[in-house]
Amino acid sequence: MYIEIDFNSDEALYLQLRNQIILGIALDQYHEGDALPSVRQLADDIGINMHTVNKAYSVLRQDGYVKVDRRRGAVIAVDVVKEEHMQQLKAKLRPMVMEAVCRDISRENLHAMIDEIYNDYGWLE
Amino acid sequence: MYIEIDFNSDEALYLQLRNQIILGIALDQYHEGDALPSVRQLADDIGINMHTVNKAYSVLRQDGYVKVDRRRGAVIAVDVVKEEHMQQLKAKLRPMVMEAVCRDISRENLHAMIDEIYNDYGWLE
Amino acid sequence: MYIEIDFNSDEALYLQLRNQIILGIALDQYHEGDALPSVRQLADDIGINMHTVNKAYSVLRQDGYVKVDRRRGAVIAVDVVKEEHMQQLKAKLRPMVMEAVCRDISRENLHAMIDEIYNDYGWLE
Amino acid sequence: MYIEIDFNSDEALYLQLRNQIILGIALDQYHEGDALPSVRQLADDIGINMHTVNKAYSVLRQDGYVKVDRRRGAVIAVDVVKEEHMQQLKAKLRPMVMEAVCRDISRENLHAMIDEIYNDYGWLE
DNA sequence: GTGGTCTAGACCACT
DNA sequence: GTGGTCTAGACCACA
Repeated sequence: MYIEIDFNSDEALYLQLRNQIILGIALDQYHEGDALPSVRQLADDIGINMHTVNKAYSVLRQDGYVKVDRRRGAVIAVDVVKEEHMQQLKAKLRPMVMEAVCRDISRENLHAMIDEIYNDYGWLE
Repeated sequence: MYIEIDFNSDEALYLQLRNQIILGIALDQYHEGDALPSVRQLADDIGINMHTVNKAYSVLRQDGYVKVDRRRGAVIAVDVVKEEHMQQLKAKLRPMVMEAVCRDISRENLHAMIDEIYNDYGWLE
Repeated sequence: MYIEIDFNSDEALYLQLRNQIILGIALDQYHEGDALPSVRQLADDIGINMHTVNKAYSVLRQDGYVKVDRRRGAVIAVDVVKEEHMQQLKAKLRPMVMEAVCRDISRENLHAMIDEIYNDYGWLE
Repeated sequence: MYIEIDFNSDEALYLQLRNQIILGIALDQYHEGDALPSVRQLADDIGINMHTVNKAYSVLRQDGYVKVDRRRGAVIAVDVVKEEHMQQLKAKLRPMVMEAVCRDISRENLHAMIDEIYNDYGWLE
């Protein structure tokens, strides 16, 4: 379990944690059905408060990345309701496209940036 | 001046305002050198606090979209320091790509979504 | 013995178990004097902790649905102290009526919903 | 604003608060668009912690009874998506019907109990 | 041992 | 002044 938190970042800790776990799922380090560590254990491991971890888990649950199994705690369970999530993603993408347009960053540049990110993780072949 | 603010959104008002103004620049509704409305007037128009408008203008200045002129107030002045901004944009894009990968939304889908956004504003061809 | 437990529900497992057993009594699957399975066996069958089954049985005893027999374990024995239970039921019903009123769900609708539930089990005529 | 909390109840404080506010809406004491008190003020008024009030407000938001206006805080705004809520209500009602059946409380009795509750608030003519 | 609930106090972003 | 976030510590219900 390699979670890296930047305490100097202006991004909320629970959001960093959320994103790190999503990264872990994307990288196939956590698999469907795996149980996440208990809030106390993970909090100790990364040196933050239990409640902050709890909040991250809650958000992940609301966003459809984990389910709570009352026996095993938080368990990876990714919803795949494509259409709904694609609209959300598009909504998040929109302001970035606007920034790009303002800066004269072309559509091709944006495509290339996405490909670069894929490449960073070796996902382009 | 068509600014739409969603008071029920979980996005901060000043960020919504910032993004709306960036949208306006991208849509060529505001041009280089145009003066934005005064803080007080815009606040009254939208029905939000002066401080909130002020904060939005400050952020726009820090992000290099406007300059503050003693006499004319905030004036559109977009920096074009491409490389630096591209890195920022890529950093913002990364967590979205992760979410997409988790949801089995393909790279091609992401490209298509960006194209769709361009298309929404008639920028393709 | 068909007990269905939803491990992802936000309802406590022991309460789900309690309700399932009460459902069984209502459906006449368990009759006055029948012995429930042993704590250990039921726990294994459902895949939950022994303590959880124990708790469910305790609550059923307190609520007057089973008695505990030294030799036979938990035995169905339904109290019929109508008036007291009716007050409890009414107390539980009250917040639901409030929710219904807020949602503009009429009194007739509530009656109909209860009838529907009776109908689901073929109890109407 | 008359909120009554029972500190000896085994019901969670935030749920009691939630239900009291729903009661207030049902009783037409709070109207669509009214702003609820700030979490700090209400917490002081009823002598509980700010975070507990916050949790109650969060649940009310998730359940579609209030919306958060970033200017005015929590505002009464009742969703009226009848069908969905009717299913939820029916699901909550089901175990109560089962208890009634076990106790030999008739369908007519249940109807009468609901009418009694309506009557308690003078809603039956 | 685990999560859920509650309390308390603090800082900061936002309005 | 308000809510959002984070920390900390405690108790209890649950498993």
